[in-house]
Amino acid sequence: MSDALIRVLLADDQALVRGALAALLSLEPDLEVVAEVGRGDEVVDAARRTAPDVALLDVEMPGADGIAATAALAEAVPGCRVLVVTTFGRPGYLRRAMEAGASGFVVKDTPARQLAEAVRRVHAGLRVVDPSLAAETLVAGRSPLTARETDVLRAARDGGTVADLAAVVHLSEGTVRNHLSAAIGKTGARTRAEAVRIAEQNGWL
Amino acid sequence: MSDALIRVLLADDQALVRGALAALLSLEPDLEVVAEVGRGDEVVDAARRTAPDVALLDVEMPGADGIAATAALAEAVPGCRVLVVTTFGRPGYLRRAMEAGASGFVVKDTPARQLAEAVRRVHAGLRVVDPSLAAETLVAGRSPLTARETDVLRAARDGGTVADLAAVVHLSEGTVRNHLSAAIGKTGARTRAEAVRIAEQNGWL
DNA sequence: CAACATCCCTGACATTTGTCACGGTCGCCT
DNA sequence: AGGCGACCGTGACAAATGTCAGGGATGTTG
Repeated sequence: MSDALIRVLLADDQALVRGALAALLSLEPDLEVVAEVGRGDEVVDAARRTAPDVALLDVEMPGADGIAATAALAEAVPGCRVLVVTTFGRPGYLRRAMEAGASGFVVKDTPARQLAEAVRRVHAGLRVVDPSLAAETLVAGRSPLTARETDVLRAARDGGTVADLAAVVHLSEGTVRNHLSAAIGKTGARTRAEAVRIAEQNGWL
Repeated sequence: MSDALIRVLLADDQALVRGALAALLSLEPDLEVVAEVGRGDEVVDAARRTAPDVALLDVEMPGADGIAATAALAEAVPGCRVLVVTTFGRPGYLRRAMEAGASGFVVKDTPARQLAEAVRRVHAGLRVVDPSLAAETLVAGRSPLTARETDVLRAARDGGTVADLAAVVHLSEGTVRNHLSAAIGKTGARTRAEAVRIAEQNGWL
């Protein structure tokens, strides 16, 4: 049992990166890539079919993001541990990933040789977390934004006018302005656009 | 001469992706990764030292972006062909990369097995361009923004107020508003933030 | 139940923003 | 020289934005 191959599922929307990661992991004699998917909503199906030991999930994916896929996978295939990989070291991502049931969190800045080791640790039941990112997460704290404020701010990302946002979120125009004002205050920003940027950097959207 | 290994230089700021790409290319018997760098301003030095046949450059990099690195490399090491790889299929990126002297342009959505083939084609003197992206580039055309409009819009990315922008760009507040207004009109946007988003999506910043 | 927090909305206000018309400078091309 | 376009600035105006002080509805907690 201890000398069995570790079965790995790979999820990343960029085909080139996905294939490259597969090549990288296949160099390790004790790892075996048993599935590759490019969308978040294909993770659970593939995991059911291939019964992987570890799932390597990117956060930015179409269909369902890595956080949602983590939660779904933890419920549907509890025997499969999750290692989340992401481009951006947003503090909120780490927190939400761990709360969703992930066992590890790695940013794409980490040296390539450490990835296989991270997979092994996760498979062994250990937790793998980027230390500097963990520190950031503690100081950043959880999102101060309320649910509606998050909705409104998320809708404001593409730069529409207040009337547009109101139509999207199904709220009054004045209410939208109030939520925006609150979000601006809580983020310490001085403009709607700045509030969006700050919230995005912290992974609050 | 024809059976010699193709020497490849790899430039990507994400260490994990860089290492994974190296693993992927090393699977090919006729390719050899001779250098890996994580910053745009290290490309020329590494190329001088290792004399690669093909340089694989990411666009998003600290130090100097892939476009600037392409131009510098084309001048300093003319024997080395450049294949640009990027996450975002911004039309302007493709145009500027080709104008800077790149021989190929690939987005990270392309299947992994095609990368090695792209490297071989570039090495053989052919041009490699994502077809759908090439079409987009034709319809999008070159940036309609004037130099100052680009400056102002670039400064507006982090969401500051007009006074902030004026301080950064060293212009009058009214002039900044004029440039913003012009940029909004040219991009077809209805808000400053939307103009920023559109310009960014087209690679005009 | 009462206190509390969150959400939604209203209306009004000062500020900021986007637009327009105008004049002036500079460099480039015919 | 003259015309052209890009650049900088001014001033003024309507519209959008951000802020504030309220009120009502709901759910939670002591």
